Parts: sequence; structure tokens; C-alpha cells
Amino acid sequence: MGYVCDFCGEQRSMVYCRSDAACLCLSCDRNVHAANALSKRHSRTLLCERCSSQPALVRCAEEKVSLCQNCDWTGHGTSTSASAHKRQTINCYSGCPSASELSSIWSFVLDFPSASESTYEQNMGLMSIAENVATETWPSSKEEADRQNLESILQMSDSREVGKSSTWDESRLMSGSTTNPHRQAHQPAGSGSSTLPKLGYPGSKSATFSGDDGLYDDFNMDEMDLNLENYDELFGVGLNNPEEAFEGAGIASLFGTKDMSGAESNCQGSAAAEVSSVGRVNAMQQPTCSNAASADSIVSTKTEPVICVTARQGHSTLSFSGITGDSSAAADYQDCGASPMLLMGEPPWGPPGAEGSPSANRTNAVMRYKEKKKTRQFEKRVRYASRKARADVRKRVKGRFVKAGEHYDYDPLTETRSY
DNA sequence: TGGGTTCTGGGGACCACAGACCTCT
DNA sequence: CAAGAGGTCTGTGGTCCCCAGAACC
Repeated sequence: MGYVCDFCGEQRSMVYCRSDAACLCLSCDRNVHAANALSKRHSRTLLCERCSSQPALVRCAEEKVSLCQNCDWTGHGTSTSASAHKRQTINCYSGCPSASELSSIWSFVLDFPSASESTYEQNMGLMSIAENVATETWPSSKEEADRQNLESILQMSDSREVGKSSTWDESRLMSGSTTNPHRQAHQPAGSGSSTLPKLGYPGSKSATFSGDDGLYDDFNMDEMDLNLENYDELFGVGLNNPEEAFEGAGIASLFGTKDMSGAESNCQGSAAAEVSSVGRVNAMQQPTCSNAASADSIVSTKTEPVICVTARQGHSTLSFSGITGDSSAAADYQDCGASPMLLMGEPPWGPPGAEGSPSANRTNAVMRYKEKKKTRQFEKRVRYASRKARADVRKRVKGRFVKAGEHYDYDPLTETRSY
């Protein structure tokens, strides 16, 4: 992270946008991708902290760095000791996630405590861009959310029994996870896109995991409130001094930054530090799904965001798959910059073992991806209905608008061409 | 197996103009 | 500082055209 933002040229770049091929600071990322529906679709991910030029795909828990594929191979592929490092998949996101959403997305990156809300409210300005809160895909009521959570829990329990061996490959593909096949055991059962659980709505505190194996013993959804409540507090775009936006307990640590202008050491007061000790534990171990991103933050299309959360031994991986309406791991991870090898094949670390038939699952995944790609359609949103109405009735010549009164060959009102 | 031709699909450009937006008085 | 005038910019849909890739010989 030694490069400056491609957009503002001032702040340190932390996010990589493949669509724009740009390294952006968090503030600019938010601003740029909130501009319109199309830009909201851009998939972004963390920037590799080693080369600072490629999107990070994994995070090394030991080294506390986010790495791109090349740097990961370089760092972990050669050394036997380094290859044993725990690594977690870093997933991409789209839309304009709130602070809580981003902290959920990358909570597994967190080795820092979230600062208290009040601290951030005091220290950070507010974003000028209004938060978009989608309502159509998230449960509209607490009851429904609880019901969905319950369903997810039930599915998780089921899949844990039946899915350990047979569904690992697919789930790994769908979730983008490359860390460990056992995590599959905590994914909801289902088929195709529906295998992915719809996470609870933001703010849900009721979700619990049936951690009968102890994996979720430390999960405490009530602790989720330790996370930042909104993006504004996290990124503080409104600040005059960009550095202020990252002042506070955990921002630097959130992105594994060690050299961020004293972000870690510059905690504002004891309140943040106090929360730190609590958050440090929970941030690493909670699945973060109940604090999941809002639908609009995940994807701005008509499609339904599907978020997959997997967790194992305190690590969580959160995968967003909403770009195509239902989950397509291949597509999603192509969007994220992952190579097809990484997407479809076995990860360079930790082969899944003798679970199922990797080649068959891979073929199925490719088929699903191709099928989905065929049916994919990007919604065009009309911003000005009045202009659309006018364009609909405007006369054209070979598709081009013609001046009023001129001879035309296409009158949309008559549905016939007049040559 | 490599080169040439044909076919196919995707994406951008083009057009006029109402209305939003901005600048100036 | 508010209001009005004037200029500029944006976005809208159907069609054409260009180009890349696939298919075929």
C-alpha cells in the first residue's frame, strides 16, 4: 500500500477496482462507485499490500498482509514454513457498502478492534453520499429475518451432516473459499445458486450458530455492534484532512496496514482502546453474517444478492455473489480478479483431499457459469422517465432522431415504417 | 495443422431535444 | 442575497457499423 489513490492522488490507495483498473482510497472508492448504477456494479477488493498493484486474493493470518496471487505464490509457494500459514480468501464487493458492511466483508482481516461508534462519530465526518438501503431483498420484518436465520441455521446443520465430503468442491467454488474444505460443513445445503444462504438483514442480532462442534462457541452476534455502524464513520469522506478519516483505533488494522500514519497508535482516547480488547476477539471469530451488507450495497441491479458465509476455527470468509442474480462463483471471481485456475481448480495450498470428484465438480461449475452467462442480462435503469417517454414517441430515421417536421422512416406511434 | 474466408454477436456512435444544471447579470 | 436570463450539458431509444472471435473450408 505504498501508492496513492489514482483518483484523488492524495490518500493511500487501499482498494482495487478491476473495472476501472484503478487503485482507490476508500473515500474515492465510495464516491466514484456511488455515481451511478453501472459503477456500483464494479467489483472491488483490497489491494495487495506487497506489490500494491494487484487485487488481493488472500490474506495471510500469520503475516497479517493481504496478497495477490503472485505475491502469495512468491511468499508462500516456495517456503515450506510460509506455506503453512493460514490464509483466507479476500472477497470482492460491489455497490457502496456501509461501514458495518465493509467491516463484515473483511472482518476476517480484522485483527483490530472496532472503535466505538461514538468515537468515530466524533472523529470522522459524514459522507456526502446517502446510504442506499435496499428493501426488496432483505427481510422487511424482524420476524422474517428471524425465520430466514432459522432456515439458514437448519440448513447449516443439515449440510454439516451430509455435505462434508460430497459438496465441498462446489461450495468452495461458490463461496470462493480456498482455505479449507471443512468450512463447507457450515454452509447451508441446497443446490446451485440456492446453496447460498441469504444472510440476515443488517443489524440483526438474533442469529446464532448451532455450534455443536464448538466452532461457533465464540460467535456472539450481540458483539456485532462493536463494528462501525456506517460507512461515514469509517471513511469520513467529509473531512478536510484525509488522514483524519483513518484516525482511530482500527482502520489501519482493518486493512492490515502497518504504516498508516499512526492509525494504530493514534487511537483517539481510551474508549477506542477499550473496545479494542473486546473487538479483537470477536472481530476474528464472529461470522459477521448478521451484519451483512445491504442489498443495494452488494449489488445495484435487480438481481438478488447472495452472500455466502463460511467459517472455521474462528476464521470467516464472506463471499458476495450478486452480480448475476444468482451465484456464479466463476463469474464472481473473475470479477474479483481471480484466475480461472484459482477459481475452478484446487488452491495452491491445502488440497481438499479425497472429497468428491474435483474434475466433475469443476465441469459442472463451468457449465453453470456458462449457462448463467448466457442468461445474464444487465438491467438498464431509466433515470428520467420524461426523457424516455419523449424518446419513445420521437420519430427516427434509421434509428436516429430526426428534427421535428422532417421526413422520417419510423414512427413509434404508428408501429409502422413510413418510407 | 495452418491459413483464408464467412458468419455471428457485442458494443459504440449517431441523431434531436426537453430538462437539468451552471454561470452571469 | 435572491431572482431571472441565457448558455451548456445530460440522457433517452432504434439502427447502423465496426471489430473480435467462432466456425468452416
